[in-house]
Amino acid sequence: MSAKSQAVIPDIVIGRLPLYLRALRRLQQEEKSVTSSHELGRRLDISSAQIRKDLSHFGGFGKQGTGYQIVYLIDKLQEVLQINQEWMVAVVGAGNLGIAISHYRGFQDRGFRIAHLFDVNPQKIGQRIGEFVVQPVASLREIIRHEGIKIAMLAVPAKDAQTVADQLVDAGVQAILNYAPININVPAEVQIQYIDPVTHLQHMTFYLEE
Amino acid sequence: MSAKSQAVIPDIVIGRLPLYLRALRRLQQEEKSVTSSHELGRRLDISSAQIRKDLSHFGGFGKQGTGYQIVYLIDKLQEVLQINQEWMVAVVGAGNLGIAISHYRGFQDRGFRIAHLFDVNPQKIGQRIGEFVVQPVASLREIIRHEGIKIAMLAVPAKDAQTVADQLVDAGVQAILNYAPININVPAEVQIQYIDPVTHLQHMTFYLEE
DNA sequence: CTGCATTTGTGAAACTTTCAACAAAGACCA
DNA sequence: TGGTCTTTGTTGAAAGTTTCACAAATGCAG
Repeated sequence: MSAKSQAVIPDIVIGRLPLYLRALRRLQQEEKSVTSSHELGRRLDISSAQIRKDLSHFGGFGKQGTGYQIVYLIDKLQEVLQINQEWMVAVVGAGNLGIAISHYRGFQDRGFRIAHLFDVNPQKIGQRIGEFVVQPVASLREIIRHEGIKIAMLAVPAKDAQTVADQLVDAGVQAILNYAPININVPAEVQIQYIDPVTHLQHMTFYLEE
Repeated sequence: MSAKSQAVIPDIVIGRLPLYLRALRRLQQEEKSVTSSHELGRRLDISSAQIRKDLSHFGGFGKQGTGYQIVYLIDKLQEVLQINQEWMVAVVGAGNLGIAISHYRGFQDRGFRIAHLFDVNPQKIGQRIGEFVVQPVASLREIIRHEGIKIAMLAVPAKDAQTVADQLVDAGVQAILNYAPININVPAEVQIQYIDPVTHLQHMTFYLEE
């Protein structure tokens, strides 16, 4: 128990928790109040044993013979992932992608709120995009520092990504979600994740016929 | 050799090939003509041993003492991933995200070309978005069938994702990249991959302090 | 209350993936 | 040419991950 709560959890397990959470929210929308590792597994295409083992890293959330209380499990997973608070997020890049991100309503109830939208282009600065006014990248450092923003989404052209990432890190950002199709170097203590639709498409074409 | 070319390649290896390709293209832009597993590894934060092992699944692409010819390796990887042809892709959903995807120039030279943009909303049908005219989902089946399109990107609300996915599969689509934050069930022979920025953010918040 | 059907949490086994180490090949310099 | 340096492809060991299988707990019907 006390030993377990200190143990290092494999990163691959952490990566699955958001998927569990997503499926649990869905079950909740369907008015269900209890679920099982089997039901979750069927929906996510993950074995029930894996789900039980993953959850067991954080303590016994379920009840034998019954399963898991959905509300309770959601609450616990949000606690584990530290999203029982709302994180402020900065978006850099007000191109088509940055604009789409800024309009997306899906961050709201999952732990994140977009606080600022930055761009370098003087033509874009000052423009109103949804509920945001595009701010100059030049003021990024001061704003992020001042507001203690820890998370940023990077939606700038590949050629600018490393430079902007450096500025974000310098401003105190500790987690970057990079949409630019290029690998970025950041200090080991800074989290980085990538979204590049083309890599997913290329992964799938390997298996296509013809 | 002949045995090797028939061996099953681990999926996790296939998933890394697009990353190698992306880094190689970058090196090429930098006017380099030769690279090594060490250089690639440094850039991608992957061990050189892993890169050599991954590549060795497909034959000996490198030369001892020298490394890998970038042009040659790019060509070979494109062949392995079957992106030495251009795949037609259908986009479903002409909301902010679908529009951003339709405008994105980054598919072009990496093996994909967006061929159609569909939506259910009668208000959107007929609208011009970049080089596309939004077409009704009702005609999706016939168009995709007729043109032999095998790949689709799904950018519709979560509540509609499963229904649209079913229609895509029925139309003959064999690979779906789903942007809706929900798990989709498809037949085993259909490839599916997910993009949900929130799961990435939630993964990272686990490691944040405070 | 008893017996049957569920379902969790877990230790051990099976399987997969990564890593370390090295022989062999090639480049290059003096 | 000989010696030194670099780098691949490969082997086997180590590390990590998933699956299996089952005791123990719970619910429920009769």
